[in-house]
Amino acid sequence: MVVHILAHNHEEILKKVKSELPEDELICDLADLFKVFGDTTRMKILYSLFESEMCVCAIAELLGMAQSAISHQLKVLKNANLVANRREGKTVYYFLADNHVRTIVAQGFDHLIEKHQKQK
Amino acid sequence: MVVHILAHNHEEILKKVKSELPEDELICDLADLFKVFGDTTRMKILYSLFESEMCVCAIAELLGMAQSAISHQLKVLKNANLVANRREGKTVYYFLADNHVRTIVAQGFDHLIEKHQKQK
DNA sequence: CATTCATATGATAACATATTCATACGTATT
DNA sequence: AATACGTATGAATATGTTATCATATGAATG
Repeated sequence: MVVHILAHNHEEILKKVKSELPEDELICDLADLFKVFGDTTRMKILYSLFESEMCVCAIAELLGMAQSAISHQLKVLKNANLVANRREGKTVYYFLADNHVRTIVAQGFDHLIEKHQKQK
Repeated sequence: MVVHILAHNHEEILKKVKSELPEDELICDLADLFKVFGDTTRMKILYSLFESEMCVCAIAELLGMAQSAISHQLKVLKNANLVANRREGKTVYYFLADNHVRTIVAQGFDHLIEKHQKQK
């Protein structure tokens, strides 16, 4: 008598993986963090701040965008704790909040490079 | 005679930062890569694959979503070289393409933790 | 205290994205 | 070759996101 193995019994894998999966909230927070890196304008802002702190209107000029757009994006970056700011008179200077930003971007960069090399 | 400094002369900063900014294409590619991490469903899939390779329908069952939705997202992950797959009969198994994925996610995780601790 | 400059914010419109449904494709089995 | 199963894909819808405009806020200055 032949014992038929069910084509798709995932029970064991599912049980194992399910037990190791982090809470939904953590996963959402992570996704939300990466979402912040996932926009060209914000990435440009971050790269700019790699070089130097900058005021809002300088960034706007650099990227050729409206000051308002930059302000909105800086708010997003600030909410994610990626940048911080300081006021000096009328001017507000933004700068990187910590070095994680560089590390995360650098990791992404490495991945791109590797991907690129594989495709040769 | 008092020399007035123009309130907002960014020329020097702009020149410096501009010269250091990577090409638009690189920045776009980077943003596009992080965009892939920036979705809860995809992040759940990645976390699942941390544990074990899985077939499409197992992931669908695990996440309680339609098989089609998972297929679509797996395609996005594959296009970004974050996952790869192998066929075994009718079944297609997906797995992490390399360890960058873990590293990138871990960096994001670290940032979240630090942010959380600062808020205490 | 009215004005100017720098920044922030709210509303809106244009665009992008994710999920589902329906269905097609590919593989194995009878 | 007909069927069943697992996966992929296209279209459509619902939902999010981004940039801009208009305008408000906040700080310095005459």
